[in-house]
Amino acid sequence: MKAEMKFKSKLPSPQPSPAGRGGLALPAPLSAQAGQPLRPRSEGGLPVRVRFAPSPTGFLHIGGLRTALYNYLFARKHRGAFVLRIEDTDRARAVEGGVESIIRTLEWCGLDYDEGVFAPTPPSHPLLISPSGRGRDSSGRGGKIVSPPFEGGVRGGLLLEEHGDYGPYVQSARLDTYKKYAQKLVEQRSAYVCTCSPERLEQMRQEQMARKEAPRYDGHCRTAVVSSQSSVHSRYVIRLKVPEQGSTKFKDIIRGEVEFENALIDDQVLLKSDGFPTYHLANAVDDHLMKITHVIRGEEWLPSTPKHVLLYKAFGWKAPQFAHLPLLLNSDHSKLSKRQGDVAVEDYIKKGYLPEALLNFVALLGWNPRADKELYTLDELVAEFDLKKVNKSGAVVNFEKLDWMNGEYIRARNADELVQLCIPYLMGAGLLGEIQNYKSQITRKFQIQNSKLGEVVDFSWLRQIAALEQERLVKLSDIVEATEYFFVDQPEYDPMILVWKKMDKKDVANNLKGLREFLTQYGGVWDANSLEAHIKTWITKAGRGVGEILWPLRVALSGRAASPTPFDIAAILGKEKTLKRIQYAIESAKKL
RNA sequence: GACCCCAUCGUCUAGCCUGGUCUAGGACAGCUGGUUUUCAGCCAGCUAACCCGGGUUCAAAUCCCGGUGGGGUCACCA
Repeated sequence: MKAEMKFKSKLPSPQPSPAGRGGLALPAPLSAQAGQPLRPRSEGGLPVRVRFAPSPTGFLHIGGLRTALYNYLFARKHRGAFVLRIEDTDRARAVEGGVESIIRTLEWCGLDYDEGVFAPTPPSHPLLISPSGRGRDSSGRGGKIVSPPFEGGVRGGLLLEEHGDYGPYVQSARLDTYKKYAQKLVEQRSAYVCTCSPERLEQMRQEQMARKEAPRYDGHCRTAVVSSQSSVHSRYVIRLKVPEQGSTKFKDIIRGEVEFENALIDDQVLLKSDGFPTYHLANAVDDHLMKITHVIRGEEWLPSTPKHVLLYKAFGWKAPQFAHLPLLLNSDHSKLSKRQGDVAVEDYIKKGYLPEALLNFVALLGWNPRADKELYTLDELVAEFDLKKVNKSGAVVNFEKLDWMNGEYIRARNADELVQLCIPYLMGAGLLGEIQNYKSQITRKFQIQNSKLGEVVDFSWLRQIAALEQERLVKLSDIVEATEYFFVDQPEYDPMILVWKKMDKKDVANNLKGLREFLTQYGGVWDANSLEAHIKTWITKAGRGVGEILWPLRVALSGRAASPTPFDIAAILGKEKTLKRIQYAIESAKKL
């Protein structure tokens, strides 16, 4: 295909060459197996273990994806373990399908993890099936089926499976553990039972605000002699007893030494009155129990880190190392939010961004291995990754750059891959008939109905139109709008666009008539190259201008002012349809 | 407001640790030209930044201090 030959690769080598699971016999990825460590490299003595611990309060968003990616890169770089833990301790904010979104998105991106929660069944939405070819094949591995006591919609209908020695990996299934540890803190007086009513706390906060003080717990129950035993019948919480003196210091890998005065740290609630832990307790307990060595998370956690450090200290545990990533920002420099456009990764999947583009894009937000290279494979990112080189300042997410990258990666795919990637979008738009499990059905023998005309089209025909648009696509979903005219009998258009520049509109019909006669007689090979050669020769012989023939021809075939060359379109359309569209254009031009 | 974090082209960034080679490099976007029937692509080029002030030094984007600006956090949310 011309498109492929023309493409001059700026792309990383080896190319991300994803073989679809059970699909085409596509070339296997050339890339090395980054995720297959021989021997764990330890950092500071212990084998590296990191985790991505999202809470299913919404779909996985771009910021979460970057956090997951950096954890992944760090784990693979150090041949450590990457754990997925679900932090569903907020019953009120749980979102139906949240867990599935997280798991599917990670799968789709090919960010495979070693321990945690997996989905044994394939995704319900066809576009979420991994095109990256490196997602973990989690089916049939015989993991433990989990059913957390807390079913508040987090799992949706999704069946979950766990792998790993430190489970359960869903926090709502670990309630007893948190309770036990909270109890322990109360017994050793590092925490206390607080029976203050929400009303009292609210009133207290109002008063503090009125006095322009920082709202915080006043320590009312701090010294009261109430044990959690004696208050089983009343509602109570357990609060961390933060020392009144001194300060809490910790070293952040990205920011260096950070210090907070203890007197300014609030007596954080650790265990809520519903028996669920807060983030702070659950997170510290789990990170310790799961032997997490490095906590890599967003900067919004920096102010609560001293509380976590205090918790580790109270338990007598060694705290993990912390790395707080710079925030991802909207164009107005506020924390990235849904307000200013799509931020859910699934939205980008549905628009037709490729996993390698999304990952590459998000990787370079806040970190850059060097000055002169933009495009990296996942393996290259692993090789280059260095937490110490992560920036300190927030990064505005510039989606125009994502578009550019996606175009680059679309052009890097071969024609078989591209058509396989595009077909779901054509189906989704109603141009092609829908089929079930199409991923496994799309082979070179694939045939399907064109829903507009009812005729059957085959793989090679689809591959031709996809390849034709390869250099023009920004997103896969653009394939629909770009190639629609191939699926209809006759595209509609304003006859005025048949007129090239300042040519006389009276000439359009005549020019097309002459060309139509020539093509009717034409007995050569009906492909783009031959057509181009013969039509251009004919133009010269006929003494016409190239533009005054080719422009109207192109519009006649595509119905558009902008499109690929008429030779390519004619080749795909075939002789009969080409002549028919020219005839239609002649009729339209006569009315000009 | 309090606390914490941050500060190089419009945006992502390199350089800063180990001061001179920085008349500050790359990429995206924008603009101009080329290729051309159009669009896209590709090629060539252009526009564009060290927040401010003080200090240290022969020399500061780079080190120090202060200011300003921006952001984050201050829940029985994560």
